[in-house]
Amino acid sequence: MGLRERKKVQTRNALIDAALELFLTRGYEATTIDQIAARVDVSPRTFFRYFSSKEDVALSAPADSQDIFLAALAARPETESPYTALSQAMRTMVATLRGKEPEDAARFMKARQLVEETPALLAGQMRLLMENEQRLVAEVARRQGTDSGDLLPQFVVSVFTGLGMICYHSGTQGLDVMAERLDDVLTLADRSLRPGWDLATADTSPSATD
Amino acid sequence: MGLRERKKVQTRNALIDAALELFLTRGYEATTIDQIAARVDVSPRTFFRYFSSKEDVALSAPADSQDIFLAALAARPETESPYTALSQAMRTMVATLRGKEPEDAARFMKARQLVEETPALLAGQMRLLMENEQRLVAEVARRQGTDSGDLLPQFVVSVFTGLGMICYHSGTQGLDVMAERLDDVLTLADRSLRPGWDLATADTSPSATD
DNA sequence: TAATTTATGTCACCTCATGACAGATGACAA
DNA sequence: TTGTCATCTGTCATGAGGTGACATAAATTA
Repeated sequence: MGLRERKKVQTRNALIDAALELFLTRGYEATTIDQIAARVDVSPRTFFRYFSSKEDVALSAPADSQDIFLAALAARPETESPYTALSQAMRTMVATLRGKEPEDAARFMKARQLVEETPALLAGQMRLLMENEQRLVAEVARRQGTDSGDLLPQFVVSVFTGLGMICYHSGTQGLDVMAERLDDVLTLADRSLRPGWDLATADTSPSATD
Repeated sequence: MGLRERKKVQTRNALIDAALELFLTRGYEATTIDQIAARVDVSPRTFFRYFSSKEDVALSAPADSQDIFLAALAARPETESPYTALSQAMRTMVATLRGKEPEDAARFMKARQLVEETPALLAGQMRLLMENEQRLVAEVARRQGTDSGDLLPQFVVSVFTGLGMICYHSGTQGLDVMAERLDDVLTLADRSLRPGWDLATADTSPSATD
């Protein structure tokens, strides 16, 4: 890895840290790009060469965690049912986060806290989730052997996304708490959902029951 | 109702219609406030006296539909279980929308289509949803007789929000399709969820099973 | 060292959004 | 009808977010 690339990573991390620091102390809206850039000693223009927007820098850590989740899901064995694969991937994500450098973990926690207290960022994070949602639906449909346009995969992903949101919401208090909460939520889900609910059955068309 | 108020309503609707029209033809980002204001023959400054932002005007119709839902939920009898109340309120909302003036319905549909094809607005709509989420959780907790911080009400609302998203997603093709989709989704939910899943039981604390 | 690539800074520009103030217009009472 | 008052509106000025163009400085490669 050359000097050039190392410097880029360094600048990028410095921008993220400076931004999170300012956002958390002065507030997200009250902080300007100029202030962030000034703290890292780069021009404001350079900021936008690293991040496409103010929101982008704030959500870079959450976006990373999403990527981790996607990767974990892809690594789950084909034999697992959709919901099992999703929830195991979630556990893997939390574990991966906990295994990271303290520096990275701190960034993640700061971003979590910031997002929680900033409605605009909460919305942005939801957008990130929704952008992945279609990929998730496609993956679930593949595992179920059904079509992506079918209702069931959408339903499964939708339920799971909801679970993820609840965990994420509790992540403010640290990754340990988040891991516990994940267990609780999954337990609750097991108790609420019928066995095999996430698997396609012979009669997929709804019309007979009512 | 005086002339002044009538004019205000008129201007407001004109701004919404002009905005939706331009957004749908030229795209959301490509359309400027100046263009919207010019089409209605008001100053750009006046636009911001009716709407707090560009997003606000685009999401005014969705925001209205949310209000309808909240009102419908409040009107549900106390005896209904949380999930039943939520889903019936949803049905009421769709029915209310279908019963509106064609002009209003058209606005709603245009907004739906616009939101669907504009990621930034998708995020905004999610924000609207999340703003209500806490109220929903509180309402469900009240009906369950549990605490608002408890996991179950959050879970119920989360699942339901997911269902709502699926319906909403299909609302692009018209309110009739959306009503059908709602039925399908609720049927699927009934098939997937255990009876009484949305009611608090004696043993709420998870620890025994695993 | 010379040539090439690439990151950065500077400058200009546009759009979104807000505050301040003056003028126009509807509301209302005499 | 007229005068007063409240309110809506337009104009102006300002600041922040975001982008394109171009020159410069630095790192890579030969």
